[in-house]
Amino acid sequence: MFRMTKQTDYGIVLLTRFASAPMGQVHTARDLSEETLLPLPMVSKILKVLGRYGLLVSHRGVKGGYSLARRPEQITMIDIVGALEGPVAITECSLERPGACTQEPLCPVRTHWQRINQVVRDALAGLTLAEMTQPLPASHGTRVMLETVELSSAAARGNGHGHTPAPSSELAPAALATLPASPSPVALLNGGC
Amino acid sequence: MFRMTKQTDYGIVLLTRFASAPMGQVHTARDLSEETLLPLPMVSKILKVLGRYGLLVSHRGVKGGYSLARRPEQITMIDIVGALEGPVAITECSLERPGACTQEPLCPVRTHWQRINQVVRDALAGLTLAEMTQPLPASHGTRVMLETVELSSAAARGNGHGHTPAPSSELAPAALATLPASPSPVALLNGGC
DNA sequence: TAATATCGTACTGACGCAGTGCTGTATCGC
DNA sequence: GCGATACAGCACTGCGTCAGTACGATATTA
Ligand code: FES
Ligand code: FES
Repeated sequence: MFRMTKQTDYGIVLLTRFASAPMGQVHTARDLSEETLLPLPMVSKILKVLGRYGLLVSHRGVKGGYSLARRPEQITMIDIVGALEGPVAITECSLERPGACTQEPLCPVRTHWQRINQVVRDALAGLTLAEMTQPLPASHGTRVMLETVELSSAAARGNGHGHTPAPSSELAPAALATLPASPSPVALLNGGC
Repeated sequence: MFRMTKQTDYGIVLLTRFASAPMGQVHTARDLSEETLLPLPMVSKILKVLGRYGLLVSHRGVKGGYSLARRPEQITMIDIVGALEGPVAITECSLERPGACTQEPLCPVRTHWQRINQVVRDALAGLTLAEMTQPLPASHGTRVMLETVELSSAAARGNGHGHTPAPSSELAPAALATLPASPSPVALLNGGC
C-alpha cells in the first residue's frame, strides 16, 4: 500500500538534480537522462508534466531545456507528488470535490479518513525539495512531529507479519550522485528508497 | 496516489460490522454478504485473509463463521491495512527488511522517506476500529495531531491543480447501515469515503 | 453419514502503469 | 531564410496488479 509510482520516483530524482545545481540553470532532457541513467523518453515525459504543473519552466529551441520555476526551498513533496500522481487522497471522496458523494452527511467513517488524509498531506507538505538534497536533516527547519497519544492497542500488537518475502529482484540501484557511470541501468530510488 | 485497494475498503466495511455487533458474535460470510451487499466470494476471500492474520478467528463447520479476535479498541487501521495490503511503506526499501538495499549508507533521501512513512504508519496506528464505528470522534481517546511548523513554501503555492476531472462513474454507493435493502449493488466506502 | 461453512489455491478479465514513437512547434545559430 | 535543436502533445503497446470467480478439500455439527 501507499507505494508511489515510478514516475514520481523518477521525478524526485530529476528534481533533486535541479536542486543540486545553481538556481536558474537550464538542463536538457538528454543531459538529465545521461546523468541519472533513466531512459530519455521517460525523462522527457516527466519533465513535460512537471513543466505543465508549474514546477519547471521550459525553454524551447536550441539551447533550451528546463529550469526550476521556484527555489528548492519553496517546492514541497506534495507539489511533486500532486503533479505526477494527481491529488493526494487515500479514497475517492475524501477531500477534493466536496459534494461529489451523496453520502457525505451520513457516512460514518468519512471524517476519520479525512484526518488520515490530512496527516499524509501535511507530512508531504512539510518536506521541501531543498531538504531532500541534504543527506542528514537532523532537525532544523521543517519538523513533522506526530503525537500518537495514549492508546491501549499500540502496545498489544504482535502478529507475525510474515508476508510474502518480496521478490528481491531489481534491488541495488546505482547511487544517485556518487557513481555517474555505474553499470547499473538506472539510478533511482524506487526499489531503492 | 495513496489510493487503497477495494479489498481493504471492503475489509474495513466488514470489520465495522463485527465491531458494531456484540463482542464474540459469530458472523458467517453469507450473512455479511447480504448485509453489506458485497459479493459473497469477495467477502469470503477477505475474511479468510483477516483470519490468517489474526484479526478474526474462524469457526469451521456447521454454525461456524468468523468472530473478532480482539476487542475493537485493540484493532488499529494499520493492522487492517497491513493484513490486506502488506506492510505499509511508500517505497520498497524504506522500513521493513533493513539491509535489503545496498545503498542504505549512501542514499541521501532514505531518511526523509522513512520520516514520511513513519507519519503515515503512526496515523494509521492511532485510529482504532472502535473509533471507525462512531460517526463523530470529536477529540476523545486517540488524537492524531500533526505539527506542521513554520515553512515558507506552505503558503507560496497556487498551481491550478486542474487535473483530470475524475470519471464520476460509480459514485454514490448505498449507505452503510441505514439502507440495508438499497437497490445499489454495493454498499461500501471506496468511490465513497 | 449428511449438511454446513471455512480453507486453499488456481484461474480469468479489466484496468492502470511503464515505456515507446511520431508529428508538430518554437527558438537559436548560420 | 534555413536547418538544427529541443520541447509539446498525443497515441499506442506490453505488462503487472487488482477484482472477481470457481472448485475441491477439510473440519464441525446434527
Ligand atoms: S535506502 Fe535503498 S536506495 Fe535509498
Ligand atoms: S463521504 Fe462518500 S461514502 Fe463517505
